[in-house]
Amino acid sequence: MGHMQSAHELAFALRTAYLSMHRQTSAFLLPFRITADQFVLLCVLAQRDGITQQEISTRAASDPNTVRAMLVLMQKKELVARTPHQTDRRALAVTLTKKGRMLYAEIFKQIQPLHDVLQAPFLPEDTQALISYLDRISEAMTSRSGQADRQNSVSERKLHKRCQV
Amino acid sequence: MGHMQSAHELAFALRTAYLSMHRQTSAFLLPFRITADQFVLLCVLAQRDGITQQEISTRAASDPNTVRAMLVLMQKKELVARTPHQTDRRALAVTLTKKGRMLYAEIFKQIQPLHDVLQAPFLPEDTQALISYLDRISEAMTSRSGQADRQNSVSERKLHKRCQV
DNA sequence: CGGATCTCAGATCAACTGAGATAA
DNA sequence: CTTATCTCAGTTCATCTGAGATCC
Repeated sequence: MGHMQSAHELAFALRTAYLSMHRQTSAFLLPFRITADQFVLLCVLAQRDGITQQEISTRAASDPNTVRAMLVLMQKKELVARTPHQTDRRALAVTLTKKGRMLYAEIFKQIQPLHDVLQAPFLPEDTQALISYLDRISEAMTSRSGQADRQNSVSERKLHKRCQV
Repeated sequence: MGHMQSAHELAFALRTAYLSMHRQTSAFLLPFRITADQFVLLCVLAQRDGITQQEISTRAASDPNTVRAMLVLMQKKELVARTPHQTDRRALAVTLTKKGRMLYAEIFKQIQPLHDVLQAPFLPEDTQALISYLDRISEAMTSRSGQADRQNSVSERKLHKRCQV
């Protein structure tokens, strides 16, 4: 009984932590006229430019249709451009515009204090342990039962450097 | 430089873990015709019935307006009822209907395998450590800078038993 | 052909903002 | 008068489904 309860607690703690981080990030990004989730895409593109929407979905741990909708919004704001892919004519290559790159650089510079707050409660080894725990959850909740298959596994994801809200 | 990067990694890992859990939960709850976030409210009410919308917001780590909108949906589905509060005539007392209680009980019974998957990667002490880490994040990201004040702190929340998606 | 990648239309929901009523 | 609780109208965004085009 203490056992089953702890799964409840874990799920709730994960939810609360994520939501609180997301709210802080949204509030921080407000003056930049960009949402936290859009900033994630900005990060993904800052790491590797000219990739397809498909690959963005994978790297951002998101759904392709969702990513497309977000990219449409970001294209209207002239943060990204979508040009026909060179070799695969079905696909689009998504690139950061100059404006997009500048916005990313500006946010990257200013977001440090927020990241400090996020990391303040932890020693470096705590942070690594926590990241490892969280990755195990992602692993357990994707490769497993349910619809799973269109999801990306953490082991794949680990090959890329990460970026973030 | 390894230092600033790890905040990025942490934020991304938290995001990915939460989203993967949320997707699995949503998929699991699909047959029950209820969303993961609505189930959170169901849990909150199952623990303590007849509370105000305000208190639900606090316990669910959510925004009062958001909670109200969700309760309206849940009321249409006859899962909750909102009746005038006895002592405070501004407030509404939210209670589970019989249907709501039965749905909660049914889900509670069947959700065990999902919770097992969530908890599988961890020894009991790992789970507790992880919960404690996550609570520290919630703490750091609420009591601090920004809009903060309408948010509930973890220390308050710890007084209540928790419930969850 | 089968499978991958995208587009589009449309639905649902969550998350807010801001204005205002009402009552403590 | 001030503050708290809720209602309502309206916005924006994320998420996803399903149908279909195009191309590998």
